[in-house]
Amino acid sequence: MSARVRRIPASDSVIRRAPTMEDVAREAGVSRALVSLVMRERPNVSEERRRRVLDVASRLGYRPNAMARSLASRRTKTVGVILDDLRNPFFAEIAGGVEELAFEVGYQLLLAAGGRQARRERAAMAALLEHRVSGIIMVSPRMPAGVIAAAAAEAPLVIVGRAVRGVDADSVLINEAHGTGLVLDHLIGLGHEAIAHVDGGTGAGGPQRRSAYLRGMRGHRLARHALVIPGDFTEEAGVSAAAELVRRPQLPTAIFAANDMVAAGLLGGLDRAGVEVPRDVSIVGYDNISIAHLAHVSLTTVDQPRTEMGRLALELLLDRIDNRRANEVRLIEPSLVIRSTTAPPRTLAAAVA
Amino acid sequence: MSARVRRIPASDSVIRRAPTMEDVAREAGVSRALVSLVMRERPNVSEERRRRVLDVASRLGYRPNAMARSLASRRTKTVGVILDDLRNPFFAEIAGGVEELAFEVGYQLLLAAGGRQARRERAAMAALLEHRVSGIIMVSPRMPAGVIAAAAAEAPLVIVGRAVRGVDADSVLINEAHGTGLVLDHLIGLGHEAIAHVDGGTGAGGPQRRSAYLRGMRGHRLARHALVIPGDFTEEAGVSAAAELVRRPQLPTAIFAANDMVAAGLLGGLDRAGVEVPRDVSIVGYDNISIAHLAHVSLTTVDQPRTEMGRLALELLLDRIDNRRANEVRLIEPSLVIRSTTAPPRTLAAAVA
DNA sequence: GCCTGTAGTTAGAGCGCTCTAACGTTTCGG
DNA sequence: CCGAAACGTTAGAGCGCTCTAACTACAGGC
Repeated sequence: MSARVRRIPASDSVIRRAPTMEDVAREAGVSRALVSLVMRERPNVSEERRRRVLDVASRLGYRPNAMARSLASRRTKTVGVILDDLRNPFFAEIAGGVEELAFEVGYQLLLAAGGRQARRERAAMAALLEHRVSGIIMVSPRMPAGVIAAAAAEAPLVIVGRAVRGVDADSVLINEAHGTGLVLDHLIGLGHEAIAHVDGGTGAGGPQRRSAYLRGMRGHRLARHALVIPGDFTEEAGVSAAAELVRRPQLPTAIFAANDMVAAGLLGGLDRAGVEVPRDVSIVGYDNISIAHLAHVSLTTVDQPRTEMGRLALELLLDRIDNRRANEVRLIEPSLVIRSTTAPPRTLAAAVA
Repeated sequence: MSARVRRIPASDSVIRRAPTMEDVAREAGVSRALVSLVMRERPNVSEERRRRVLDVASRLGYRPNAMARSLASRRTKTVGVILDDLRNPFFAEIAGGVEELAFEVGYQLLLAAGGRQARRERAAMAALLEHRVSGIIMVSPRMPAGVIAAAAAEAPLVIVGRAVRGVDADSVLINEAHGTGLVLDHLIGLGHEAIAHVDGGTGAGGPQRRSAYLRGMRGHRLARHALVIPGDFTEEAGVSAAAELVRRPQLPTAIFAANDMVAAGLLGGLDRAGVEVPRDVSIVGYDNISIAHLAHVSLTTVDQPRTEMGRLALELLLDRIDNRRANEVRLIEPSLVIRSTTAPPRTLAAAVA
């Protein structure tokens, strides 16, 4: 582009570079300031000149330069989003929610993925700060709290999915305890007592769900039935958990999986072992990912409103950008979606019959 | 931020605003130009001064301002990506591929979703152009070719998933005919003749797959068995197609679904109708989305390397940005992933037994 | 008639950086 | 020992815009 500008300065009839505000002003016979006022849709510009400027602008194919605008006005209508991995639908959907609202309010989205590494996350963060984004949304950040706090000092920040103490930022958190409570209430309401849990290891939400499960079992006086099979949020974990459960003398009557992938693995593994769901054992997942609602799967699971979480995060960020509000924590209440993988335990079903 | 600057100009000991290159230069006792050279890692700067500048910069917490840099250098290391919807994993994964490579080469990603509306897409495009992105990647754009051509005149452009004639841009296309061919060859190789197709309507790839199917059936002298059930790339379409097929006097022995969602719907619908897969009928999907490999589903399907497509698109774009290459079309060859929803037709299986 | 207001417009000083051209120093071949 | 070349550094002119303050013109109040 820039290399193409090779002409005698005086020859001004055909300009090869992109037209600037100056060009529009000259052509319309007004000042640059007036053009600026028109482009920013400010009041107190006579209708006649507005028309004239707009006409010339579109005739020349003028496009305001966002860089120059940001530099002069000291604000970019741009927010940065840092997330783990776009290929994970959970994050992609949150980003989708952010994008949706950003478009509505005329903000641009600068996106960076952390690729599951704190190092990459920090690089992404640095890049966003260099771009002087108006604010940053971090989804399930992995970097140390200290780094996050430092970032919060440089730009308005909203953190999604992780509680970070002592940081000047708003956050959007999921009430994992509540979600887990819904699962247990549902299963216990159906008559289940032997409810096992395949956990999610150290991944986001994993520990919270496990401890909420243990607490819940105790609360319902079912501590003796509590059983945690270690997992890691993958389908494979579900498959091997199924194998392990089948090997035991007694199958639980219900299994609470740390997420839907694990639940899918369980479904597959149990199916191959000849265990029928939900007749022999009920299964509940977590996340309500797209596969959960498939007729073929029809998984009872806990739904988290991901798009809304994204929107909410941006809402908080926008407030923070212009109101500079106090740190706020918004707790998202998940809900239970009951489908076909849960039913009363067999014994009870038999008793009724 | 800017509102906070309210102090006597002379008081310079503690600066409240973000430090600039000027501040670093003053503090390090060198010129602004020298600081610029150091920040851009140019050669021909004495080691001693480089150290000094770097020290001062990190002490002051200096961060180059990307806006100012872009404005002065007339280039933003930023590429724009326009896609339909982040919540669609297909697009999200392509975006993931773009992001991955962008990070590696030090580019930033400005993301905008078109939300399935040409109008929104145009707005997104305008915003990207105002940001003077170095180039734009459009994934399955819906806007008219004329608008795309106009955009191509303003910035380097790469189009993914749609063939647009007469536009100065590179493109990444999927060889739908080849993918469909793989499906038919596989099924026919197993001994199938009555192969039906549930199509994808007008969505991206839909018409191509359908016509490739029809052509392929003719080519294999199976035109009399060709049967297209209208669909639209959704699970519901699969469910109702299953209902329709079951209603017919004779079930086909195999079904080629326009995508995996349709295949999932078919699976569910046939299951409920008591039709067993693959014993009674074989099913092949298209896309290899995450659910396809689940043990519970284990769908034979056509895989498209989405991450690679994203990377390739950015590769082409980067070439175009600095080499200004001729329009190039890269045809992506999909591959067949054979899992458990396909088997020889029943008649044949019986004959063998 | 003078002063105050208000609407419409503009000059001009930045915003924080890059980049060209030129400058002062040192090195080195002849 | 001199001039050229190489190296390291800097002044200063932009990049394309916003924004403050000021200026003009005209209306209305006293």
